[in-house]
Amino acid sequence: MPITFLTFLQSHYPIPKSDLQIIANHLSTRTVEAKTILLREGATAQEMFFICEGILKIVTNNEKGNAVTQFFLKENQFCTILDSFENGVAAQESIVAAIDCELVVLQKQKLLRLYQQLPYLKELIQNITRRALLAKIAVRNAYMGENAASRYETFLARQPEIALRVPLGDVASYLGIAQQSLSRIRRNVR
Amino acid sequence: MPITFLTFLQSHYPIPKSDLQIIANHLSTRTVEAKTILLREGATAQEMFFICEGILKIVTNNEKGNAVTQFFLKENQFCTILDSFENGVAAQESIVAAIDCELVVLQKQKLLRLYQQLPYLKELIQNITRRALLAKIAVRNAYMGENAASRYETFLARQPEIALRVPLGDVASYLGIAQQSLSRIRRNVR
DNA sequence: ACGCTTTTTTAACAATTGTTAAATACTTCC
DNA sequence: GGAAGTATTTAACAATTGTTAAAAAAGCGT
Repeated sequence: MPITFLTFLQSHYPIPKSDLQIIANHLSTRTVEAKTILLREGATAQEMFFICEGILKIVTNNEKGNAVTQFFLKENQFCTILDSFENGVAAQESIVAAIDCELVVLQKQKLLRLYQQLPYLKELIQNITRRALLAKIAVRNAYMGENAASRYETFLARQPEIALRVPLGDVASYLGIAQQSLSRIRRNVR
Repeated sequence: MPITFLTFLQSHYPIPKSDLQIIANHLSTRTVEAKTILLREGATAQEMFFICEGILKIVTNNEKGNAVTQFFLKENQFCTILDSFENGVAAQESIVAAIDCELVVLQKQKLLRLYQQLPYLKELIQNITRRALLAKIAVRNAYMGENAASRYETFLARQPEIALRVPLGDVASYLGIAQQSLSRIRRNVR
């Protein structure tokens, strides 16, 4: 499983062969099934995940107490609560497996040691993470200007790998639509 | 006007007095009135703004061609299109003055030179920028789970300095509501 | 294959929001 | 102070979405 991770890194940056083993030594792996809570809101993130297989979701409770799915993360993406992981504060969001997942786990302490040994990794991972974040925001913002039906169409067109693999309830939560309404919208699309 | 900026920086980090003049030498200022376009979608961001007075908005056109206000930035906040500014690519969003503004302008070339002279500034500014971004995302995400009326209430409660100062149409665009609907919602609140 | 659980679909009705069009209020500039 | 432009409000009606409740379908373990 770590091989997926190393291959991914190599596709972004030419990593010396001799470094690969060092990196591998700082990784662990974890297989979880759908609905597993990987980080609970209020706790402090001590790990960063890399998704080899599956989909994770980031969930919050808003002012009204409704659970809102903020983002989905899929294969070859990193996932953590950045603010909590970097600044050691309590996370305001939870990380939950939307479907069964195979993950590479980067523990904070190990990752920091790894960054010291291979400083280029720090910039590399942080860059990847930040870019992914910016991309997600852009998408999210675009939804605001659309009605429920368009939001679903857009989501389906842009991220079918996610839209078609997670439970409908999760999609509804992500798009800010009641599950029943989304079901109806879907019927009228065909 | 640059004094506002320097004071702001000092409140985040103890800046040696001798450095203040160096920083000041790399700044310029600009006063613009409402609706001025500071960066047009498609262009490349060459400047970062610091808002001394006023409110800027970041605007996009989504798939359906509707203009959507993504974020507002107010006094003591930085504003640029990060992806474009840092990676030299075309911006997908425009920066527009929502009301009259007084700005400190950080030109990319000058800023890079400044970073070389005072390396701590780079981390400082990037940290501030990134945190602000994370905070904005959290708010934005929370809206997804609420209906139009709650979104307005939440926005009003959390950011009255913005909600009460920009035109209603901008608020409506930001919250993803038709202006007429927002007007009606507002009437029913009182 | 059966029962149990979870997910998805339906339906009727209520509530919210969008749309169109027009009136009113507010600014700004001469 | 009045004209011209901009911003906000109203209203009636249409369309969309939420809500409640129940049925159907799909997945899971034994």
